[in-house]
This record gives sequence, structure tokens and C-alpha cells, in this order.
Amino acid sequence: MTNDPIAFEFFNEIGIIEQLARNRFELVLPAGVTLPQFNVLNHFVRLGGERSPAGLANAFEVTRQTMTNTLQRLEAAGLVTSRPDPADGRAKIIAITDAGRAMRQRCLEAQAPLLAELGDRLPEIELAALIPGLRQVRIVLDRARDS
Amino acid sequence: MTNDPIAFEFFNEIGIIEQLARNRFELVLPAGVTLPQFNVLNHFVRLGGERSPAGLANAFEVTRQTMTNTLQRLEAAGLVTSRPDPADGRAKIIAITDAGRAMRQRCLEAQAPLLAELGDRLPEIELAALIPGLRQVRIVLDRARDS
DNA sequence: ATTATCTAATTCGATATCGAACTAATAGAG
DNA sequence: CTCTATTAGTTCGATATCGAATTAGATAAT
Repeated sequence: MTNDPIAFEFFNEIGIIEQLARNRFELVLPAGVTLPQFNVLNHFVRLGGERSPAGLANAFEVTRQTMTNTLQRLEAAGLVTSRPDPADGRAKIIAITDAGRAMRQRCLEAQAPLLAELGDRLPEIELAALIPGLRQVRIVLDRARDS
Repeated sequence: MTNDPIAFEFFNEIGIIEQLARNRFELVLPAGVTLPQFNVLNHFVRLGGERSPAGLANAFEVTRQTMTNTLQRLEAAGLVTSRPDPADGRAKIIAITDAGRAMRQRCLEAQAPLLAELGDRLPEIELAALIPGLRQVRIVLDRARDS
């Protein structure tokens, strides 16, 4: 059908899937919470402890500017708190609040039916089979960022 | 490592790959042209003919608002033209210009080294093996939009 | 024919995202 | 110790994207 490089086709599919999936997920999230915001809350609950904005930016592979933006919104909504790092005058320490934990729980419950629906439509075995390959691609792309 | 639903992990990988890839591609594109803009130009050259904004929005799985925005920028840059559809007073007909074709060619050349580099790092066989699965996922998501 | 419904395109407001540029503080070289 | 280079966080301007709402034209229903 096309004689594009395989890589081109591959990233095309990735792009469209990402867009469709993000849309579906954002539609079910509670009003006012976006997917990046939920991802940050989820990160805090799953891994525990506190984090610097730079560390979060790194974990999500976004720039510090982007993370600043997201954290400002989360803080304005009372879902995280921010305090200066006593050990480094430049840095901040971000922590999730109880309200943040509660919101994260609400988000999980809101997206459970969607995950179940997609799980029905996409046999899990098939998704599972793709994950190792995707992970390798991600690692290569990540490494290629610096070189 | 995690006990998330497989679907959750899958879409996480997809999201990160999409972000890293889009970034790399946009960095090499000629100044002023974005990836969505290039995709529209490419679509015109590959498939030929003219298209309505709604048709383009459909092809790229974005809303009409989004396509309106992209087309306005392309038209302002002289890369596409727009005229009313004589057969339907509501509709427009979009066509690529010679400048648009030239720009698309420049974009192709600009991203060729990147595609080659990624091709080197990601054995094509491996990417090719993932594509059918991704395509299936995309089709399921697409179908699930309406239901 | 008239009315109600649907569709095409747009505008508006919001969020995410990047690159560029800036400030302030740390770390390293000499 | 001092000067330079790096790092943390931010602000700014740009583009993409969506949902909601609007306008205008086309279709269907009665």
C-alpha cells in the first residue's frame, strides 16, 4: 500500500493510537484533571515519597517547563504541595496531598470501566506480546536523545 | 514490577514513544513547519487530488477544529489553497500548492537521516513485526469511538 | 412547504508541550 | 578563593489539541 520506510509507518501507527487512547482516557477523568496530571498523582502514590520537579520531568520524559506547568496546576488545585529543598537552594520538593490521593483514587475508578472495555476488545495476550518490543523502541529513542 | 492492567502499561509505552518520536522529528523539520503540517502536505502528495477539511480531519483522526487550525497556518504560509465547494455551500476544497510540494520534499530530505539513524538502531524486522499488532489496536480504538 | 435535524466550518477558552531566554544557586577548574 | 560552567526552576511565545458553542447550509420528516 505504501513504500514508506518501515519506521515511518510504525511511528504513524503509534501517533494515531496515542491520540485515540489519550482522548478516551481524558473523557472519563473527573472534570479538571488531565491525563498528565493524573499520571503525576499516580506516580506519587505508586512510588511513595517526595520528588523534585526535575526528577518528575525526567521520569515522564517531558521538559522542566512542562512539568512546572503541570505542577502549578496540581498545586493550585490542592493536589500536591511544594516546599523549598533545604539541601539545595535552587530546588523544590513536591509531595502529594490527601486530596491528591483521593483524586487519584477517583481517577482509577473512573477509568476502570474503560480499561475493562479495552481489555475485552483487545485480548490481553496480544497487548502483552507487543510490550517488550515497544519497550525496546522506547529505550533506543531515549538513548538517542543525547547522542 | 507493576501490577497494572496490561492495557495501562501498553498505553504508557505508546505515550512515551510518541512523545520522544514527535520531538525528534520536529527538531529536524524546516523552521516553521510542524509535524501535523507536514503530515497534511504528505497526504496531499501521496494521494493526489483535493480534499475537504472534514475529510482531512477524518483521515488524521483529529477534530475539525484542529484541522481548521492547521489548514489556516498552512494557507497563511502559502502551502495550500482553499476555495468554496461549488456543490456544497458549507464546504471548502483544499489543495496543495507548488510551494507546498516543494516544502514537503524539503521535509522528506530533512528527516531522511533521522529515519536512517532510527532504522540502524531499530532493526527493521523488529518494527515490522510490531506493526500488524499496532494496526489492530488502532482499528479497535477507532471503532470504539462511536460505540 | 415548513420545520426539525444534521453537517461543515469556525471561534473561543483551556491545557500540554516545546524552544529560547532568564535568574539564582551549585559545582568544578585554576 | 575566584571565575566558569552546569543545573533547578521559571516566564514567554508558539503550536496542537480538545470540548462547547455558533453560523450557515443541506437533509429528512411530516
